[in-house]
Amino acid sequence: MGVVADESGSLQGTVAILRLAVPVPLRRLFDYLPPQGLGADDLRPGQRYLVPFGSRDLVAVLVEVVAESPLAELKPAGERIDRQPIFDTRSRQFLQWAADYYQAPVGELYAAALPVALRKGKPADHWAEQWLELTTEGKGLPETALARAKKQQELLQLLLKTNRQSRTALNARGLNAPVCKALVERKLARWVSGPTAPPPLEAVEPQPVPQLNDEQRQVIDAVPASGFSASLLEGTTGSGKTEVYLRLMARALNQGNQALLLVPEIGLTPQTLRRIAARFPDFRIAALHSGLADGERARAWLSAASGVADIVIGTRSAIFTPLPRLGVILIDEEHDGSFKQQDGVRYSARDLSVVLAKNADVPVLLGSATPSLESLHNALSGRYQHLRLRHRAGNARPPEISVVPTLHQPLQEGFAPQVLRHIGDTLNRGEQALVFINRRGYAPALTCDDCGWLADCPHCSAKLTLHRRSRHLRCHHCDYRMREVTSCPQCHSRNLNALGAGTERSEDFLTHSFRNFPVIRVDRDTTATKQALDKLLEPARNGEPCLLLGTQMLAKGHHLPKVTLVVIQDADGGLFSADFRAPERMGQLLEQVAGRAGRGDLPGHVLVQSRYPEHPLLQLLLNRGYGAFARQLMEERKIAQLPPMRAMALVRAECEEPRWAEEFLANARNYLEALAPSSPELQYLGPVPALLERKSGRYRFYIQITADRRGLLQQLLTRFCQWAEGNRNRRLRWAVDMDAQELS
DNA sequence: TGGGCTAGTAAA
DNA sequence: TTACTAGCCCAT
Repeated sequence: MGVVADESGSLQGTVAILRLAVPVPLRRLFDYLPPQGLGADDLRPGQRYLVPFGSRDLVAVLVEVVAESPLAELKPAGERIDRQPIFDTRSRQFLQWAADYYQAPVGELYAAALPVALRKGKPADHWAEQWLELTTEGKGLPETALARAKKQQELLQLLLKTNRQSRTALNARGLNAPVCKALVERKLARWVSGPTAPPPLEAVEPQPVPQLNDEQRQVIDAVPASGFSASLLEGTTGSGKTEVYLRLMARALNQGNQALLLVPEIGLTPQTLRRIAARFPDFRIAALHSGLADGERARAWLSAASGVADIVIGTRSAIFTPLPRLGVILIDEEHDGSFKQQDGVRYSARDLSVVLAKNADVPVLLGSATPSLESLHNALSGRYQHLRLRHRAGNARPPEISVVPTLHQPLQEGFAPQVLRHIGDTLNRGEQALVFINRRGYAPALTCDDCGWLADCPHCSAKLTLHRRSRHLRCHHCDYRMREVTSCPQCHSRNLNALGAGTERSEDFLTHSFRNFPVIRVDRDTTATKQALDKLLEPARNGEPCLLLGTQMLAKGHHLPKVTLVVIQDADGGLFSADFRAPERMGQLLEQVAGRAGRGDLPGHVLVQSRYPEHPLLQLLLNRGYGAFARQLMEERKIAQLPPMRAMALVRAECEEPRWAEEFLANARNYLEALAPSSPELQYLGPVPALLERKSGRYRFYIQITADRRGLLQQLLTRFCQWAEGNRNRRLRWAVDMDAQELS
């Protein structure tokens, strides 16, 4: 062991040192000697190694092989896990770029990129697959051969078209062992061992390809077929954005490339997958989402990384999957907050998608009916190509929107009489109504009418929500829960009062008011699994008259042609928040919910309840639509010098002892201002308490830094991280949140 | 005197 | 982050 030096004292050319990304929160790489018995030729960046780290063994990724190390004593790495690298050069560069940009430890980014099973060190060949491929003899046969054996002919035709098929995919198509065996025995095909195949999806009938309208065709033609380009597709709900995605995917697939589709967490439903599988029956689809078991996820990831999967559909973290044949990136509902990771490495998959497209020299399309101000700014300033779909596809017309003032009205459980009348009329006509309430549970607060006691969360600066179905009081921020109380814990009075209404309470009321129709409640409490949501919505898809009631889950992407009335129970939430992004989010949500109305042949109607019907932002949104609303917000951001006009980062700190967090940030600000004093180009705010000041027992503060150049902000934060790493209190957690989305 | 706790620090 | 060590208190 040890570094071998020649007589002149310089290192011999044959010495190799491994520089590895180790999954620890330290912003550097670690050097090791090669494992026993491995020479320089065996070492390839992108492989995983099991390395001794302190007293533990960790799974690390080889980033580079170097000739010397600044350290005199190095430990040898343990076992080499992969012979073939599982990260290609491009994805390693991409991960390094992301680590630099988000000020994150590169080892943590590699860990975030890997599915759990691979992170734990399971060898990739554990999921090696048997593939059936044609022999020379088999390849020479015409499609019409084997006409007397139907199943065998089907198999032959499939193999002629696709070269080879995995055992699991064949089984999923009903081409099972005896059929394959028959071809193998005739020496027309043979089994070979090969890379992992994606887990098979549920079989679906291939669907005919719909006609494009002129607008859609123009959009597709405007996206270059190859080379880097970034485009924003601003398309009204129901205007056929998905069809544009499918066509762009098809184009990449036909060029022999892979297509990556990122969707919000809530959007990756079995319905979405079925639609894509039905369109591309001959391509291999890998779906990456949180609902998968560890093994399935590893299979999907490996099939993408080895280039076997043609289509990769995934949520946020799928952006880090290596894709050797990447040809196009599509981001659906690009405004959705779930593309930004809120803890750990706080990356934005949407923003990274543009960087990845640039690195891979491929087109990226960001689509939304309600684009984020960030993307809209990029489009209006010419950084992105701005594409639009203004018309609803088919016969669907835009819905009619009216505001229902709720002040000085005899409300019943939060609903104005005319709203209830409209719901009744809709159901009686045999149509469906959708009621949107962005609040789970029965009531958002429980109070004592005698002594004023209020059910607070003991760990957060928040009230407990009453969940009457499960007889609990719950904190929606830390998941603290206690039994429902029937008398006041303070004065023992039984005069407890549930204030406000959530989905459970409205469900009770609406079920009672419209006895002849089913009321379907859709929120996180009724849809523990993705399948549950699909199942719950089934009666609605069948077209029976029913009343749908739920949280923002209902706002996203469901195509329910029989919904003709949408009620937004309370539109005021976003108008007066301290978070400067609250109005943007409110506008997006309202537009998306309203977009559920009138997607079929029947005209749609939207009723928006508000205490402030004259509020200028609300008026703008309702009268002139999200586009005009967003452009107005952009003007306000310009005046306030806020994103997207300027780059912004937060330095966050949280601690059980509020004084320490505040003090740490005060010191941080002093340090930063000594490096770069505030100026018109660079501004500091804080430390200020986070909007939810106390969460899970910790007090939270932040400093907000805005700059007119990203580079300046980044340089500054790199220095800050070096300072903070050597300057910390064990009880205090700190983090840099580049391009922060939430001030909570 | 040793167990148990905390603060500090190293990790290649 | 984890895991270890040194130093300290305090009960035995």
